[in-house]
Amino acid sequence: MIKITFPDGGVREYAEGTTPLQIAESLSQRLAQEVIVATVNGETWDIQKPIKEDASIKLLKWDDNEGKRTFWHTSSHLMAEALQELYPGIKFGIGPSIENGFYYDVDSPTPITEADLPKIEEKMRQLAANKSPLVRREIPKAEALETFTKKGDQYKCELIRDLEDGTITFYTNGSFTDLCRGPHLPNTSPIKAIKLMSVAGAYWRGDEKNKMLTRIYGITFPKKSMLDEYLAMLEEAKKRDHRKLGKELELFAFSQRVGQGLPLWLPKGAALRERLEQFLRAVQKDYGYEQVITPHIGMKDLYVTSGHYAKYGKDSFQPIHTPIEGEEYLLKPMNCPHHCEIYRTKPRSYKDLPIRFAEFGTVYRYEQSGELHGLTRVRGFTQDDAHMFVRPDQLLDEFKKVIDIVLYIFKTLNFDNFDAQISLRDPNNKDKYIGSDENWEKAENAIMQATKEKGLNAVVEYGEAAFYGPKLDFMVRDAIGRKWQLGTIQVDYNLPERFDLTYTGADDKQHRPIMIHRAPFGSMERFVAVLLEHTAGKFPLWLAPDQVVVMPISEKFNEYAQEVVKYLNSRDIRANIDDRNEKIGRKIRDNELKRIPFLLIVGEKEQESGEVSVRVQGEGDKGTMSKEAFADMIKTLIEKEINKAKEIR
RNA sequence: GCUGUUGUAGCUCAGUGGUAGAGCACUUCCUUGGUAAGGAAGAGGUCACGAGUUCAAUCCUCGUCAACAGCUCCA
Repeated sequence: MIKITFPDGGVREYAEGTTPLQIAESLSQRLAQEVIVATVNGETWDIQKPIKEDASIKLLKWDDNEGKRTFWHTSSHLMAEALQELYPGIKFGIGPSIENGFYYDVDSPTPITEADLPKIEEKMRQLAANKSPLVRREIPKAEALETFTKKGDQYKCELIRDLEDGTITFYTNGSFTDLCRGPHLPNTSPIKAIKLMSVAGAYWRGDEKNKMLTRIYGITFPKKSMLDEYLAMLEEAKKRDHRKLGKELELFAFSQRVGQGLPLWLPKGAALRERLEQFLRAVQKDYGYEQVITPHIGMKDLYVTSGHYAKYGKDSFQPIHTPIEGEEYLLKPMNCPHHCEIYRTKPRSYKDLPIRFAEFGTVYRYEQSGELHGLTRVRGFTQDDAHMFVRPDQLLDEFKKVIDIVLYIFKTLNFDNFDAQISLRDPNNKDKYIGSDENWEKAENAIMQATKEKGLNAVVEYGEAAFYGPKLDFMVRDAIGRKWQLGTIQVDYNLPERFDLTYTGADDKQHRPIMIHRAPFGSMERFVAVLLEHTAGKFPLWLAPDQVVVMPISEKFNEYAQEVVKYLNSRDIRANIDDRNEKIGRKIRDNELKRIPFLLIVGEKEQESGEVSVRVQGEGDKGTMSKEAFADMIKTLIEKEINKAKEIR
C-alpha cells in the first residue's frame, strides 16, 4: 500500500501502482470525468501513470492552468496526427501549448494555407472521435535517434541529439509518435470543439538564420459552447483595436507618402496627447524635474561615444550628410546623450544632485518593417523621457520615487492589470552588454531592492536588459492579450563613464554620478494606443477630446444651444454644438458612437427654464438641471478623476 | 528583415479579360422632429504604383510600395 496526501492535508491509502484516475474515481465519478492531469510530488503526471510510492497529489481539471495546458498539448499531437495523414512526408518541429491554445511547426512538402485549415480540423474531429489512447513509452536515446533518422525527420533528430543520454519519452496517438515529455490526456475523446486559427511562418528554433517552418495555430475546448464564447470574445476585442478606434475617433492616421511607421496626429489626437503631457509635466514639476529641449539630430560621434552607434548604427536611419565633406549627423534615436551633454555644461557639486532633466523628446528608430504595428511600434515617436544624475547614496530613493510616479499615473488612468518585470542581463551572453560586472551587479541590486521595498510583485526576466543597464519595466496587455512595455526605469553606470560626467564631492574629489533613465508612459504613441484599447475609446472625462455635445431639438433652439456651449467653454469645458438638420434620435446615436461623455438636449422646455437635459454616455437620460449645476458637476467629476491617486504622491 | 494573406469611393465591402457597384459618410432640397439611424435627389474612383502578356488588364504574370497575422528584433 502507498499513502497519498491530498492538497487539503487528507491522507488515504491505495494499492501500489494506483493511477491518479483511479484515485479520482475513488473520490467521485464527476471528478473522474473532469480530471485532466495530476501533479505527483510537484511533478506533472499522466492520470493513467501508476504511482509507486507515497506521494502528495493534486488532481487538475480544465479550470487549472496545467489542465488547459495538457488539454492543448494533446490537441497539438492530435493535429499532428491529422497533418501526417493528410500530408504524407510532412516533418515536424515542435508543438507546444501556449497561452490560448497550441501550435505545431511543420515542414510540409506541399504548402499549407488558411484554406486548408477546415480540412485539417475535420480530420482532427474524426481522429478525436476514435478515442485513440496516448501511449507513453520510454526508449533509449540511440534507438530513438535511429527511428527518426529512418523517418527522415531531421528536426526531431536535432532535438534528440541535444537531449541528455539515457531514455527518452515518447507518446503515440494513432499513427503519430512524438518525442515528448508529457503529460497528456489519456485519450483524444475529450477534445470536442476544434478551431484552427491561422498559419504563419516561424524560424526553426526561433533563429532568424534557420529555415522558416509553417506554424499552425489552433485552440480546442471540451465543449462547443466554450469555443463559441472564446470566438465571441475575440470579436469583441477586435472592436477595441486602437488602429480601428484611432481612425473612427479621428485621433491619428498614417500616410504612405509620409512614410511607414510615422504617425500623423490629427487635431483630436494631438489634443489628447497634449493633455497627457501636461498632466505628467505637472507631476514631474512636483518631483523636482526640470524641462529641457534638445534638437532632433546629433553628430554621429555623439552616438559613437554613447555606444549606441556600435550597437544599433547598422539597423538605423542612415547618417544625414551635410555640404561639408565627411560631416555626418544622425536622427536622434534616444535623448540620453543630449542630456548628458546638458549635464556637462557646467561643473556640478554633490549638493546639486539629484539633477533631473525631462523632455518630451521625439526620436527616430528604423524598426524592421514587419514589426510596425499601429501606434504601439512606430519609427518616429515621442518619449516622455527624463534622466536623473544621482549620487550613489541617492540611487535607491530616487528609483523609488520614479516607481511612485509610474504607479500614480497607472492608478489615475485605471491601469489595474500590469505586470512589473525586472529585466536583467542574459548571464550566458554577457558580451552583448557594455560595462563592468561590478557596476552591473550594483545596478541590478538597486532595482531589486527598490522593487522589493515598494512591495511590487515583479517577475525577473533574464536577457531583457538594455545593453547599458538593467531595467524595471511595466507591461500591460492590449485588447487581444498581446503584452506591451509601457513604463520603464533603468539604472545606468555606463553613460556617465562614457561621457566622463563628474561631480565634486564633499571630499573635494571628482566622482561619477549614476544615471537613471525613465519614461512612465514609455512613449506617447504606445501609451495612447494602450489607453484606447483599455477604455475602448471611452476616455476618462478629463482626457476626452470632446466632453460635451449640445444638441438642439430643432433649428429654433440653435441659438440657445450656442449660448450653453459658450457658457461651458467659459468654464473650460470642451463643448460643441450638433446643429445638423437631423432628428434628436439621430444626433444621440451619432454622438454616442463618437463616445462623447455627456450629451445635452435642449428644446422648448429647456430654453424657457434655462436648463439642459443631460444624457450620460452609455447610460441614457439623466433628467434636467441648470447649466451652472451641470458645469459644476463636470468640474467635480474631473477633479475626482485627476486626484484619485493623489495619496501615492 | 523573413513566411503567408490582402490592397476597388472618406469608411465598410461586393464584382468583372471589353475602362465599375452597394450601404454608410458627403452636398442640395423637403421635413422642424423630444432621448440610438425621417425622406428625396446629387456628387464622388487612373480599381495602391510600375512593367509585361493580350486586339483589349481593375481582373492574368512579374516587380515595387503599403496594410494585416505570426516569427525575429526592440536603445
